[in-house]
Amino acid sequence: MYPNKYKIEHITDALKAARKRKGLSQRELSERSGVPQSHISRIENGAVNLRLSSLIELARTLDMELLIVPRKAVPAVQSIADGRFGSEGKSGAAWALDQNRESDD
Amino acid sequence: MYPNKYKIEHITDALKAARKRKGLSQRELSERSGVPQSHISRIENGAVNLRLSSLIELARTLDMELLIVPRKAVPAVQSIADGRFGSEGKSGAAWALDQNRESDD
DNA sequence: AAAATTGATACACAAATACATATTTATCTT
DNA sequence: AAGATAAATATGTATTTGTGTATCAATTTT
Repeated sequence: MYPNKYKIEHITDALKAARKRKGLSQRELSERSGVPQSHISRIENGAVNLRLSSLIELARTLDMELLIVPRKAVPAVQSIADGRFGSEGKSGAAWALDQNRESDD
Repeated sequence: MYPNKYKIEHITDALKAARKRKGLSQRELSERSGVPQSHISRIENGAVNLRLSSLIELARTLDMELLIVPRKAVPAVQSIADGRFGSEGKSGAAWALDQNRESDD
């Protein structure tokens, strides 16, 4: 699709999973977040390389936050977000963009 | 500039700080990341609402990762990234996008 | 002072976003 | 079960905006 789609998929998949977990339709998420439903559709389908503001609006509406952390801290962060906290008691977790760095560059 | 600039400032400021911490010029970061120097300039000045791929390229080059975590996990994550890990030994830390939510919406 | 290095701007183009509409999927009614 | 109705998601198109290339001004280095 575009150069680094595989990286973005982790994030967009996490968004979609969070939406479903909360039982929201794209339209409901759209109304709450202000991001048009048509756009949410394209985002979830990996059809766009979305802008930061769109990502933030959606994440926030889904009770998630976007963090930028030192790579060395990622494993610890993941175990925390993954274990002690499940977003809304389910299995929601932290999503790293680029765990599998051995396969590229 | 655009509607939610204040939100992405946290991220772009973190990028700029990380670049400086590593002693890189915009041009050096540009060469390593593939993101044009002119673009880095605009990003650091908050003049653009950058796309996810640009953010990822820059973060990766600066040895950072973008994570999306449940809001409830953010404080714990921050203390971790803030304390035990300093990116490259200095005071670099995790940057939450939206700690100060009491001030808006 | 010339050369080089740094960050910012102008302009062109490509891609994301918004709005309207279509298409698909589920639910109800007879 | 077929057809109708509504809900949910996808797509066509115009516009906005990020991104890339080239250039500029300013500061530093020799």
